[in-house]
Amino acid sequence: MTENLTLQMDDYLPLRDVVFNTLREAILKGELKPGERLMEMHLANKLGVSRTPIREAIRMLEQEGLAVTIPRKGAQVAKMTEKDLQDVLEVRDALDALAVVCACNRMSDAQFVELKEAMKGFEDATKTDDVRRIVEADEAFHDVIYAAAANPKLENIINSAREQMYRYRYEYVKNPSVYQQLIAEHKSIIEGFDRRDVEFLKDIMHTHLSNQINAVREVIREQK
Amino acid sequence: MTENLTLQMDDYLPLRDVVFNTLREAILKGELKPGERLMEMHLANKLGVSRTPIREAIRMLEQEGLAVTIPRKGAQVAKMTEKDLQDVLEVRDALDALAVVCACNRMSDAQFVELKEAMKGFEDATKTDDVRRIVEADEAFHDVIYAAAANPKLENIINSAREQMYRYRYEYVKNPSVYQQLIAEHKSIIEGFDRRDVEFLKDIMHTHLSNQINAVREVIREQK
DNA sequence: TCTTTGCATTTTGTATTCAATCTGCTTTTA
DNA sequence: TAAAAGCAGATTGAATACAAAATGCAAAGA
Repeated sequence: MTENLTLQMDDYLPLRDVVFNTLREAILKGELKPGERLMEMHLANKLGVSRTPIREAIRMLEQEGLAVTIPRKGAQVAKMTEKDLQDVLEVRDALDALAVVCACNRMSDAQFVELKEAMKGFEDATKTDDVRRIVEADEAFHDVIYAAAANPKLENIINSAREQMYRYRYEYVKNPSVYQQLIAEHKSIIEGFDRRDVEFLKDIMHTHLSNQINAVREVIREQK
Repeated sequence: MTENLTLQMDDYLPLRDVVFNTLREAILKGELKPGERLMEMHLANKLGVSRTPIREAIRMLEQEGLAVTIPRKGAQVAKMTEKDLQDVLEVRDALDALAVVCACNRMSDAQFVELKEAMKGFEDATKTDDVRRIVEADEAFHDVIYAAAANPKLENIINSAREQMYRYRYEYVKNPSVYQQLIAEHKSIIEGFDRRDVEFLKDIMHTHLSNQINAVREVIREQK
């Protein structure tokens, strides 16, 4: 349920954007669960704004694939079927392959240093029990690669694909037995960039992604 | 059972969606040009609705990448730089490759027939001077392939990428000298599906797409 | 018992209103 | 003259008001 949704007022950011970010975060963190209704009045009261910015935020969530609205019935947090997840992963697989190829050709020395630091940050994070921190460290690692690909359109599209599955991924990351494997894969990725070995990189990224699918599949199955 | 449940479904489509479709079409057809301001009052008067559905439609266009809004200054039709176009094409190249691989594995016999018919439809269209019809026939041909890929998420993402460049593509298609080449390429694609030759298909799709880039690049250059 | 109907309530769709901000122009002032 | 200040109109941001549709439930009818 929607117990403690609060707005953080970044001054001068239109309310619709503040609301959008708030709802987006809530959906990704699982505070708003798939299938949960997004009732305008309810959200407006909760967030202390009128319905107008709520409605605009919902339109944005809709286009991002995080919400679905049925005309005259209202919006709800998007549910994903197993098929949907498979579809998204298929797309991410292709896009990650592209990203890694681009990044391999375009990564600067500074960015390579950044990547190694992000790798270290992830390793440190796994030593804590803070799942949120671990997830964020993993995202940060991949963000460096996407940034190095120097293709903002690609980055956008990958992010939207990532978003759609992240709320199902928490469960996967909660299991500490996978940390060592993740660390090893990240290390391989760094090695691949060091050698500028595109084929190796595409391969390891594919493995890296595939490992998540079964875990996430479990979560989705439980959803029923 | 009652028979005509869907009498005038358009009456049931919320105005925001009608406005969204209208503006989207106008942008893709070039009636609203890149950089042109989208003023709420102006559009509201023009379309005979209030500002509310206009604002919601603009939020949707924004997420689709067709409009850009600066807070407190308003929205405008998104401009694309040469770099943006290159970036989108890079992404489409990867996604089309994926689509063609999926389609190759999953295409039904009925869909293959459909593809051949779409091919014929395109060939016929090129015999007219109706650029709009030619463009639509080309899109229809590719739609069959995307549908055969049986991955709605992929289809969505490809469509959004296509949209972003279509308004720059009209100029390319206006030049009749490219028709024969397009027809030949479409024939090759059909041949590839017939042989189920994935590598050949990926290659021809890449060529098919690359041919567009220089023409579109010209158009963008003129935009300045 | 199982529909059907009517009605009150909730919720969404759209318009309108009011407030804040931006823009361009004119006036002031150093 | 050039920069700053001030002001009016235009435009966006957000709240409120009103209309239309969906929902749930209880009573009526078969």
